[in-house]
Amino acid sequence: MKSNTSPHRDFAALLTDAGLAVTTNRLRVLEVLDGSLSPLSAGDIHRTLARSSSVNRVTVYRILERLVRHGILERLSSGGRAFHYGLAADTDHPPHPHFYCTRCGQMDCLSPASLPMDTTWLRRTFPGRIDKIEIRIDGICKNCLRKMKLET
Amino acid sequence: MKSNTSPHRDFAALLTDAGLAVTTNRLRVLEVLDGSLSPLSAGDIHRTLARSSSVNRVTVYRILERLVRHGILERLSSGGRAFHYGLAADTDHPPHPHFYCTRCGQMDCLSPASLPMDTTWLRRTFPGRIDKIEIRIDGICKNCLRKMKLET
DNA sequence: CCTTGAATGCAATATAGTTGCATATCGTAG
DNA sequence: CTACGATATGCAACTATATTGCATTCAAGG
Ligand SMILES: [Mn+2]
Ligand SMILES: [Mn+2]
Ligand SMILES: [Zn+2]
Ligand SMILES: [Zn+2]
Repeated sequence: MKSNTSPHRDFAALLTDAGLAVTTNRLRVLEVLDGSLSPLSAGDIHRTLARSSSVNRVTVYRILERLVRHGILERLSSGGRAFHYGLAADTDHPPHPHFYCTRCGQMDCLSPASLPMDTTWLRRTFPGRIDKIEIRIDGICKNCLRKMKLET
Repeated sequence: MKSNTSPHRDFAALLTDAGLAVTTNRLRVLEVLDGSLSPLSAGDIHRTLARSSSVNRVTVYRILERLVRHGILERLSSGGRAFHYGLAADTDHPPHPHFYCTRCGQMDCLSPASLPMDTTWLRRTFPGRIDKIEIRIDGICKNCLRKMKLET
C-alpha cells in the first residue's frame, strides 16, 4: 500500500534509473529532503544527517551536486550565501516560486499558482539555451515578523 | 544639455539625497554600473575600478552594501556564488528578469515584458513581508553556445 | 567470493564576503 | 579658510561556503 498524501518515493529505484549507485548516504540525503517541507542548505542537510550517523560534509556536497546534475534535485539560490536544495520538479510536483526570509534564512515553497506566468514567448524567442527559471521572493516571514514586534 | 538616451544620472545628487557622503569611490562604483549593460559582481567592479586607480576590495564591498541598503543599487543572486549588482529599478528603469549564463558567468538584463506576471494576488495574500521579487533564467548564452559548437 | 570502478573521508585549498582597528577624507561649524 | 567630529577607506585577519587531491572503502556485476 502506497500513500499518496505522504509522497515517499522509491529512491533506490530513482537512483538506479539514473544509473547511480544506491548508497546509504544518497538515500539518506533524499529522505531528508523528501521529509522537509522546504528546500534545505547543504549545511542543514549535513547537520540533520550527522544527528543519526556520521557523514563527511564533502560527501554531502558531492551527493547534492551529482543529484542535481542528474535532475533528481534542484539547486536554488537563496538570497543568502548558501544554496538550497529540494526534490526536482516533476509531474506531481510542478515548478513553483520560493520565499526566502532574510532574517532567519528559512526558505519556503509557494504554490505554483501564486505567481502565474507565461514563459512560452521567452522560450521561443530567447537566443540562448534556457535550462531553468527561478523565481524567488525575499522578505521577512510571518514568524520573524511576530518576533520583531515582540522585541520592540 | 542632458542626453536622454545615455542615462547618466547626477550621482552626486543621488548620494546627497540619500544622506550619504559623496566620495570618489562611490561615484566611480556608480559610474561603472551605469556604464554597464548588465549587472556586475563585486569582483568585476573592483577589477574595473582598479584599472584606473587603486581601491581596496573591502571598500567596494562596503559601498555596494550601503548603496543597496539605501535603495540605490539592487543585489541579484546569480546562480553562481557571487552576487551581482545593478542600478535599482525606478520609474524609467522598471524591474525585469535577468539571464545568467552558467558557462561564462555573464548576467544579462531581459526586457520587463519578456516574462509578464501578476504579483497582486501574492502581495495581497502573503502572510509575511515581501521586499523583493527576483526572477532569474539560467542557461547558456548565445556566445557560449557558438563557442561550444566550435569546440566539438 | 572477487574484482573493479565509483563513493567516501580527510586535509588542504579556493572563493566570496565580513570584521576590527588605525588612518584619511568629507561635510560643516566657526 | 580652517578645524573638528563623523564617516569612509585601507589593510590584515577572519568567517562561511564550496571544491580538489588523494588514499581508503564500498557497491554492483560476474
Ligand atoms: Mn519548493
Ligand atoms: Mn537588470
Ligand atoms: Zn524568518
Ligand atoms: Zn556565456
